[in-house]
Amino acid sequence: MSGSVRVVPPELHTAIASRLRAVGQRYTTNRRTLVDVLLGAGQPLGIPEILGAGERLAQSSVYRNLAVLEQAGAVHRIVTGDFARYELAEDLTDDHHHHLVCSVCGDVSDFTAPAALETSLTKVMAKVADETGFAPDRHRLDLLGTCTRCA
Amino acid sequence: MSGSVRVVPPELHTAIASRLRAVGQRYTTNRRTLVDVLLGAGQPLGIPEILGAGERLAQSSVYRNLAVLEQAGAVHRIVTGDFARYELAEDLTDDHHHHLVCSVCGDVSDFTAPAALETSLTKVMAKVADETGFAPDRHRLDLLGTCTRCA
DNA sequence: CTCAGTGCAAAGGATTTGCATGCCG
DNA sequence: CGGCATGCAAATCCTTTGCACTGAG
Repeated sequence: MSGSVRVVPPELHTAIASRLRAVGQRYTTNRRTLVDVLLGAGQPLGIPEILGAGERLAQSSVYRNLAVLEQAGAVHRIVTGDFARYELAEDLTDDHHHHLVCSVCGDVSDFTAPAALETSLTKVMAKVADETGFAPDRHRLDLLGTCTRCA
Repeated sequence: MSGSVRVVPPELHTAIASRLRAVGQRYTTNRRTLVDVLLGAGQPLGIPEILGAGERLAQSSVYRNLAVLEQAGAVHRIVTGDFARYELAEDLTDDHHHHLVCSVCGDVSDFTAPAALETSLTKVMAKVADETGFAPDRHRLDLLGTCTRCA
């Protein structure tokens, strides 16, 4: 839906392979397939959608491989409603963004926030770290509401 | 932990009763008990914690009533890790805040963001609504990282 | 040959639901 | 009285795990 620019796949695969190696994991065919499916979607996908992508993947392997990919920092797991959704880690796609979560159908789509807001957020993270001792890695900003279809 | 000021319980209960009525639900004893437990916690609670609050509540009723309360907009459901946590809707407690989510232990605590940031967020919501057609109700900002205990 | 990855089926755990009972309106 | 809320137990649903098999190094 967003048609945004993304990193060229070759580079992407290399980057992922390297992250996997860093946690002692291989970049297998199934894992590459998963990455391709997620890349092609341009939107966070749930397991049913991934399985339905016509790629002959075993459900258990999908779960297992997504866990491995997440641990390697290659994908992010988004839990919002009844089940989890997955998307490529944004630092891999050079596409930092946030989520529009529909409270009605549970659908999740992406949107990009103004740079100024991101800057403020970064400052807030530093401030919080300083004041509370909590060590923030990243932030997550979601807008909850009603999507066009469910309006 | 935050010791922040909250709305006086009497008012709170009235407000909740009214929201429940708006969706055709009653404010029963169990529901009131749930609200009290959440109010007393000052932090999002999971079902085990709610059940352990020494209030003799049936697990199924807790789930059912939290669902009702959420539908009435009296509590918010926070899904982050393996299970959900609940807290009073912030517009009831006049205590708009955000979450510090520990990636290690899953614990969730609250923090308040600078007013300037909230203002920016509100503007962004308006902008998104205008540009995408998505109708945002509220925003959710979480900082993910490592809490003091897990550091 | 060895060890990690895969698939299938069964297990697990949080959450939901069916049904009989109790209580409020 | 009548209908909704409650509790208990059984059922569901997403997710994880056990185990035997396959494939890459």
